[in-house]
Amino acid sequence: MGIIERKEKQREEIKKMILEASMQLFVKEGFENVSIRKIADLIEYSPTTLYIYFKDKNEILFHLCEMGFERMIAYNLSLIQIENPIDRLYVLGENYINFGLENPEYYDLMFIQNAPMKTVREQNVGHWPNGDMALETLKHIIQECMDKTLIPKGDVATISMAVWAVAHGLVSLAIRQRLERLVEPDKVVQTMHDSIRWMINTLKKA
Amino acid sequence: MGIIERKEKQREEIKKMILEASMQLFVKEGFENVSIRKIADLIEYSPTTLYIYFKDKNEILFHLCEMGFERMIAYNLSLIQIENPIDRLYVLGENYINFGLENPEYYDLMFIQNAPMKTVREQNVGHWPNGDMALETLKHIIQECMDKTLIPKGDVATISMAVWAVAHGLVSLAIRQRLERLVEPDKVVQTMHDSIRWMINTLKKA
DNA sequence: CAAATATAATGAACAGCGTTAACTAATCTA
DNA sequence: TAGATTAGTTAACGCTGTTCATTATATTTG
Repeated sequence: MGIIERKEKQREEIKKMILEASMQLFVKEGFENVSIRKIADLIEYSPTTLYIYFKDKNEILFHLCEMGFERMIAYNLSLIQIENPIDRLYVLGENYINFGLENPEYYDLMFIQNAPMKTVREQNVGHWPNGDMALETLKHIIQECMDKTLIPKGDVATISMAVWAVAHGLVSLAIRQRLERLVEPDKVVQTMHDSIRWMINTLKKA
Repeated sequence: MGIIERKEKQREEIKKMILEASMQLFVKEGFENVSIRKIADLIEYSPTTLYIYFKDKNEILFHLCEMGFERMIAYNLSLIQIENPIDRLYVLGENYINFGLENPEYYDLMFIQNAPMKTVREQNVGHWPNGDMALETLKHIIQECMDKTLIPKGDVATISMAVWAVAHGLVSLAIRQRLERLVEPDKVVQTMHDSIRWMINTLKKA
């Protein structure tokens, strides 16, 4: 019976409408201005309707978060062309910082806010496809660097964690305006790039 | 005239009452449960009264943030006894992670939330005594390490930023439950410590 | 085809939030 | 003692996420 199929399709379409309206609000007015009521207003439904299609606000934010990861993946499309894994690591770091600075709202949702992880945890076995994939990419590059003895051997998880931590530390401190206390405001971005490069340089020489 | 002096003292005492009630709520029920109304309830005043003593909620959070820094300073009292600056750096890193994991709510306020920085920016020339002091400590240690050629020479701000970024990255990813995607949950804390040690080791060898 | 059922959508409400304006009560000054 | 200053309160505004009971609209069954 094609009727229930069509119904399912309609459901998916309304879900899409809701998410697109959320994203529109999100990019235009920022994370704090995404409210159930404003989304409902935009698509001209009542606020209660959203709860027919999503469990709660966290679930909507989770999907916005996934969109953020897709956006981030777009930043890294050129990576595959780079043969030398350590060069790939440099570019990955640069891209990470650029993505964070250019999309602070998305970055916030993806790596700082609690809300999306609440949904991840509630889901079956905590499925977080895009998030996990990004981490695998990093681990893979580190592993390749070690295999080709471009960096000293060591525990991949430990080193990956440290590298991710530098990048995330820089971006999250920057978008929360903490780095301006360390260097003059107009030098923050430059110093961030210097930092991540210095980090990988150091790693290479060690 | 001692009368206006006594008034000032009373004002200060009520301010203290408000902050202590806030802190009590903060440590017992967490950041999200600190509301103007709950604080007012606790000290048996009306919510509007708080606005006589503080400009807004951000200003209260700023003071809680300062209390957090004092707590953090207590973690580092033993540092002055350590002669070798690189050993001091190791311990500073360990302390930073321990502080963050043991006081996630304070850490959040100090380094993640926007609210306290809003007050800092509104204040005259953005005074943030405790925050700035902590950063000076770090820069000073790095400088000392370079002076004694324990680590390669370089730009102090750049290196300080990188070191802070690793530490902050680890703690903030941990308290936002992102590290569980990289290593098994029960290994997160151990790997964090490994990471920061590995980072300083690498820096030493470079 | 009509009655019963399932689904979609809504209005009203709950309980909370930060904040402000207008007002009362208490205290200090002239 | 009258007037001015200060402390504190009540009531309200405009938000927030979320739920319950109700209506309207399809779809399925007798």
